[in-house]
Amino acid sequence: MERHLRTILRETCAALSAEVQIDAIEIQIPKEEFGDLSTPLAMGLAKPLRRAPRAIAEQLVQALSASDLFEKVDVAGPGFINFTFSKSFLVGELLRLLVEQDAVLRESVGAGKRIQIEFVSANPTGPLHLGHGRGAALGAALANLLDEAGYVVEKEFYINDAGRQVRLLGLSVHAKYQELLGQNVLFPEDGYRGDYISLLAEAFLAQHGETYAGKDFEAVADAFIDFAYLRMLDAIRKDLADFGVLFDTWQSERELYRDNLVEQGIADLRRRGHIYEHEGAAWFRSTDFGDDKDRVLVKQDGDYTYFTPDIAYHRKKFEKGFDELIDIWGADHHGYISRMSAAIQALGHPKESFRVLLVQLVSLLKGGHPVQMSKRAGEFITLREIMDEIGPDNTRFLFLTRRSDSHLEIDIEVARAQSNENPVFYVQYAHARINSIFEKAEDAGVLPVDAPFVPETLEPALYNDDEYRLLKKLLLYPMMFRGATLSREPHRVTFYLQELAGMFHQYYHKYRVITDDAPTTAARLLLCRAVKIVLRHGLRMLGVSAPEKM
RNA sequence: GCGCCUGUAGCUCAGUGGAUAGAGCAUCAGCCUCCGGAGCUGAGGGCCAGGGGUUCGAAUCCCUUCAGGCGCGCCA
Repeated sequence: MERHLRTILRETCAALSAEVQIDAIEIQIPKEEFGDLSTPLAMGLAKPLRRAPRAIAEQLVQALSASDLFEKVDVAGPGFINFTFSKSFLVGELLRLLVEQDAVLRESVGAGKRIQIEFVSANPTGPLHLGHGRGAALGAALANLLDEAGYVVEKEFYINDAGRQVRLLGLSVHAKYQELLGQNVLFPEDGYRGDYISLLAEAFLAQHGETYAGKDFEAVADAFIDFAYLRMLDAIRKDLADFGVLFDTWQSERELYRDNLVEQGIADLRRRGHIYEHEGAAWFRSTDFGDDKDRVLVKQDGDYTYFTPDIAYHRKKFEKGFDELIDIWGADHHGYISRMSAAIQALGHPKESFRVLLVQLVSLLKGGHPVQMSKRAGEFITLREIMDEIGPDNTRFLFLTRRSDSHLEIDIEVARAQSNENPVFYVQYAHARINSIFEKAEDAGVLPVDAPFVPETLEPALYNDDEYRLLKKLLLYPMMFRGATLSREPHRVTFYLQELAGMFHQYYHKYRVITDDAPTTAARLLLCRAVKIVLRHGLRMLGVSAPEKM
C-alpha cells in the first residue's frame, strides 16, 4: 500500500514542480476516520514554494484523483492529504499477497550491502544470564530482518578466550579442584563463585584424576584454563542452540594474537599517525575523533589493554569486507562506544559504518517481588533456567516486547501462566486458530484439501468493512517491516503482531468464516489465509514458532 | 564533578516533528445450543516529571531543574 502511494506521490510532485527536490516523502498512518494513509507533504512544501499548504495540497489532490488506486483523496486540517484506497485495489493486493506470499511482505532495502552483526559475545567464564538472552533474541531477530531485507548478513560471536577473565576462571576451578582433593588452597578473592565452578572442578577431576593434586596453579595454568573455558563455551553454544540462536562465525581472541593481528592493528594506527608515546606507554589519540580522553594501548609494562585486541578485532571485521558493523552490547558498556567509534574512524572507516545497540538490564520478579541477582556471588538467573521454566518461544517474545534500550521486567509467575497476560500465546493462538478453521473447512468439503487455491479475481463486494480493516492491516506490514529494519528495531514487529492478532480475534468472534454461502466462505477463507501468511512471517522474523496446534 | 540512558494511565510499556496521545495488565460490568474461552464486548482511568525556548504545529527538537539507572582505570 505504502509502496504504491510513495511511487505515485513522487511522480506527481515531480510533475508539479521541477524546482523543488523531494528527497523523502513522509507517509504516516492517520486515525482511521481520516483515511488509510496520509502525508504532511504539502505542509513541508509550503515554505520552499512560498504558497499556502492547503493550496499545494489541493493541487496535488487534483493531479492524483484520476488514479484508480484511491476511493478518496482529500485535504484536511492544516494541509494533510488523506488517502483512502479503493476496494478493487485492496482486493487486488490481497490476491497478490496470497500468490506471492513472503515476497510481498519484505522490502528490499539492503540491496546486497554486507553487514555483520556481533552479539552475545559473553565471556566463557560462566553461564549465560538473562541479559545475554535478551541480546541473543535481539541480534537473531535483527539478523532475520536484515537478511530478509536483502542485506548479506553474518552473525558473529566473539570469544574472549585470552586475558584475565579466563585465567581467573581457571584459577577458580584449580582452587576448587584442590579443595576436592583435600588440599589447603585459598580460594581467589576475586574468583568466580557459583555452583558451576564446583561442577567444572568435579569434571576436571573425573577426566584427569589426581594428576594435578597439590600442584601450583602457575605450573599447570593452561590445563585448567583451557579445560574450563572450553567447557563453558560448549555450554553457551548449547544454550544458544536450544534458544534457537545460531551463529555463522565464532571469532576467538587468541586467534587474533596468533595471527599477529593485534600487532598489525597497532602498526596500522601508528602508520596513520594516531599513536604517540607518553610516560612509557603507547597512546591512541582518540580525542581526534570525539572521545573524551586519549586511550592507552600498550601499558608501561608492555602488556596491551583490553581495548587493543578489540581494535584489532574490529579492524579484521572490515577487512572481511563488511560495509557496516552492528555490535550489541550490554548497556553498562556504553562508556566504551566513543573510543571504539574513534578507533574505527582512525582506521579510515566512516563513522556511520559502526553502530552499537545497547541492551538494558533484565530484572526478574517473582510474584511482584524482585529477585536479587549478584554476578560476583554467582547468584543470578540463567537463560537456561528461564528457558526451561517458560519455554524458548515465550522467552524470545518477551525479550522483544520492549525497545532494547529500555529496562525490562519479567515476572516469572506471569510469564509461566498460560493466560492472556502472556502475549506470545495471544499471537500464536491466532495462528493456530486459523489453522483450525482450515481443518474445519476441509472436513466440510468447502476447501480443496491441499492446494492453496487462489482465484484469478475476487469480487470486492464480498467483503464488509471489518474485513477491509483487517486487510488494510495486513497490507501495512511491509511499511512496518521497512521501518523496523531501517531503524534496527525488531520490537516493532512484536507490537504489530499483537495488533494484528487482536484484530483477527475480534473478527473471528464477530463473524463466522464457514457459512452456508459458498462465495462468502471462500472469500473469508482467503482472508484468513492471508492473515496466517503475515503472522507466520512476523513470527519467523522474531524467531518464534508459528504452531498449527497449541 | 563529567558523560550516556530513562521519566507517558494504578502497573508494564508503545508512540521520537503532525490531527482529539495508544495497547496490554489490573479494576468494574457483561459474553460459552455456534469454526478452539490461551478468546470476545463495554466502562472508568493522563497538566506525556516541572519550567523556559525553537515553528504553522512539540510527548517527540534545544536549554534548564528535579528524580531513577549506568558509566567515567596504564581493569576486563
